[in-house]
Amino acid sequence: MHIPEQSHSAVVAFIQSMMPMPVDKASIIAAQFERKTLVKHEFVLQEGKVCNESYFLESGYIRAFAFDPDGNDVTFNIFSPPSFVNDISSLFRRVPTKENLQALTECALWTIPYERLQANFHAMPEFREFGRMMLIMSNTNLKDRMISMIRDTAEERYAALLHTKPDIFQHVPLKIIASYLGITDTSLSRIRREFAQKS
Amino acid sequence: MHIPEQSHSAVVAFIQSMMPMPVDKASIIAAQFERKTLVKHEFVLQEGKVCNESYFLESGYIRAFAFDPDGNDVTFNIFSPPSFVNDISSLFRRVPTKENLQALTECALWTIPYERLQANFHAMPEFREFGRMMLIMSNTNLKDRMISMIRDTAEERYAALLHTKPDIFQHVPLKIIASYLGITDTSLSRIRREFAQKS
DNA sequence: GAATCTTCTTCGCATTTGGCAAGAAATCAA
DNA sequence: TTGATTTCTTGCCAAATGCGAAGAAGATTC
Repeated sequence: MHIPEQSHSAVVAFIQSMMPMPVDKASIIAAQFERKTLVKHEFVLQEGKVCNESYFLESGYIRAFAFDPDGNDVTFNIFSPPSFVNDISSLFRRVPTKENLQALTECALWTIPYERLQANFHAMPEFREFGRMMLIMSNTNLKDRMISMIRDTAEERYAALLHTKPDIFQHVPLKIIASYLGITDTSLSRIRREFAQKS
Repeated sequence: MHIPEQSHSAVVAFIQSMMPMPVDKASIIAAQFERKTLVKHEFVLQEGKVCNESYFLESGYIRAFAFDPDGNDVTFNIFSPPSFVNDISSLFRRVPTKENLQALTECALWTIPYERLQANFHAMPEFREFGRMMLIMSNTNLKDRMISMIRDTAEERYAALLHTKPDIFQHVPLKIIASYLGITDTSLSRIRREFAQKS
């Protein structure tokens, strides 16, 4: 797959969708990001290191995972474009991360280093507000997912994912999706079979 | 139970623990909060309303819950003092909340209305940084809990809660704790029996 | 193209969890 | 105190999930 060079337009559009503002303001923010590409399986962040960059994912798929005490790998997030990919805790608290960020496919990213992020937060109120909205939206998403883990059955979570992010089923192995849903690949396979019969 | 009138000192101490700063700065922030008490079962926030206040819980216990499609009530958070109690999504995005916040015991709160919060964010950099840290910590906590839901067994989650927040078992019905752990009260009862035998 | 590796499904069985109901124990209210 | 309500535990059985292993299908590498 070939990833063409592109302008910052995807970044601008996403910033505006998260935090409505004039296009010129959004462009100034977007211009602070630099383009980067990843090959399949490349790591963006590794356990134990302090996260020094914020990322915007323009194309491709990335997962966040860690190892449990038995050495099994547990995926707790799958990022699909367009979205921001951040380890908020490590990035802003400057502590070593507990997670690995790995490209599941070839990816196109836009990155901004921590220092520049901070400098812009202080210098530009719009940038600061945008950063705040990033935190708020991350919070909203995490809470919604946690409520779903408590309240919904595995099949309901599968159906919801199929509805909200159908594209990941084309690009991400089911084993990883199963882990993200909090079940084994065996169980997901069963759920898919029964789900297909109902429809 | 009698809740004595108190100074802002608990608020000051908690702000400093979250975001290190000189005591005089923390005091200025804390002074913006007003004291409020709740009787048992009183609601702080109800589904459908926009959350207009941020709360600091000085004493007592509060739960966040919602109803699932079958009308069952699902508790997804239990707040124990000292801590901030916020519906970040509703408060900062100004959208109707999906959750109910209810006092499980008599409570002492410190509250600050949304407008004053915003005004202070703009006027005081320290207040703004404190608010940012609130968002970041909430994020960290939510993610840790979500990872635990994926990775850990119900018994492991129970053991972790017993270790990190033993006090809630003295003040919160097991039925609610079970819901928070993502299991039924029946299952929690079994886990407790088996857990006690091991120890 | 052939060999290798990964992914996905399926099977059988054990374990965990849920749902319902009953009853004991504790708490609350009059 | 007394009666009513809530909380907690337990038993029984059904459903959901995990585990290990095996094999088919697909993808990757050389």
